[in-house]
Amino acid sequence: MTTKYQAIKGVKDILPAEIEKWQFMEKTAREVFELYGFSEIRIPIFERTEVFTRSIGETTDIVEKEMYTFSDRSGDSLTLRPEGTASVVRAYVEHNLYNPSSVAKLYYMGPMFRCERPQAGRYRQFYQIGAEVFGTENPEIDADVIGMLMRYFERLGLKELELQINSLGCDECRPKFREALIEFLKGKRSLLCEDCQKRFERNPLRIFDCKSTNCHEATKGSPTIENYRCEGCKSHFDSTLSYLDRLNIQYAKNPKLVRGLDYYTKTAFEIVSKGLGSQNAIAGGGRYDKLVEEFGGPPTPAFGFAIGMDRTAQLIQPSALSLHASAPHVFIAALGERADLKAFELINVLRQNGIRGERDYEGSSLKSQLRKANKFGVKYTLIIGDKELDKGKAILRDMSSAQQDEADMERIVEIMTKKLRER
RNA sequence: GUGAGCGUAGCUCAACUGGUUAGAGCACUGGACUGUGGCUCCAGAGGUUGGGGGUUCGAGACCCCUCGCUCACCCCA
Repeated sequence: MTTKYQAIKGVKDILPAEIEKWQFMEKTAREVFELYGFSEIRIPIFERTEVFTRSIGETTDIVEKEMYTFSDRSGDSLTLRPEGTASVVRAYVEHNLYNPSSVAKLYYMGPMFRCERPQAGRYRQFYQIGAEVFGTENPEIDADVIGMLMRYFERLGLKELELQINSLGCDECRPKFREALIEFLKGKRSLLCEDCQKRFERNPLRIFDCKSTNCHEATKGSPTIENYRCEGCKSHFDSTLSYLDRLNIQYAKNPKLVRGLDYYTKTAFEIVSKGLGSQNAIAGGGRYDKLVEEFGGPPTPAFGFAIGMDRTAQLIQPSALSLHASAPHVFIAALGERADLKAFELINVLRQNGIRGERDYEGSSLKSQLRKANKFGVKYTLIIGDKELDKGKAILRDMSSAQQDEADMERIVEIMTKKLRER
């Protein structure tokens, strides 16, 4: 047991039994996103460490303690991507993808890496599908992209999702709010829990969503972001909400919603699901109007989100999957060496004609081979032994009716093609 | 990083307060049926009870250490 290799903690294999869900998520994402004019971009699994520290923020949990960082042979510090937006922005700027006359819409999917303690719905290698729009501040885009996301989840058959939305303000109004909050909490600092003591320094906004009742009490009567938003942010948020209304998208305003990445401005949102344990956000995102500029590009407002595939997969009902028959069409049972050789050739001829064949490779008894055929769930089995070979025939057995006929070996492909078309 | 729970056959789980040779279902292999599946019946194979140490006449069970898994905190997708 102890010498058997195991996948690393927090990392798992996605086995054939569940792969259909994953292909379904990927296929549906491509369909829906492309309907909205998005193109796929494939970004590297790792980047220079600064790409992430700059964008995500030096004092965030991700950067401080969750990144897989290592030096390559030349001594450069590299990091396995903990999220996708930073790389997309880097690529956008690097390849001058900005086009002043239109927006750029990109999506990506793949694994991300964060070295956290694993938990239900949280892995060290986890999978995200993300989308980003560059080049407009228009709140129509905020609503439109959230609409696309909701449509995607609808296509997956997910129910009982809640969209929570907030506006974090911009670099004009957020610092003012932050100041006011620090001022308000200063005197109450000793009332805060240990975690919130730290948050006070780093990210006082987070104290809002602490579960400790003391901290909850301490924030009573405190200033809220709602009163501090500047005119621009206020109207942007109001417009976003009104566009959501026009799309008939339900939402819950959550002024306490704070995201863990520093780059967000204005709109921030999460989609949460019941029945997922405590890691209940299946998607999250928002606007980041300053990031492109910080990466050396022209001032370019942007909006994006990421979907947690592992969590989403848990919510997909088996009934939502189009059960494509994975069973082979025909099983070839061979008896003896001559027949085995014939079967070896025949199965390949069948495959060349689009017929999926399976066999037994152990030289088992006919009984055992038929048992196997049954397990594969094939409609037909071809039985070949010396007797049949001598006659140039094969026995064609219908597995559901148990009826058998002899079939000319030369006409097998033709006969099977016809039979399978009949079903 | 902190806390709690759990590790018994390939899988799901039994084994009363510590007491014979650790069981069952599913799955697997073979037979009943010398070249004919599903259903049934019979048989077989499969275990260092995660690992190490200790207590005891006796440990799967109790104690310690260790490894692993899970859940929660934190944080996020």
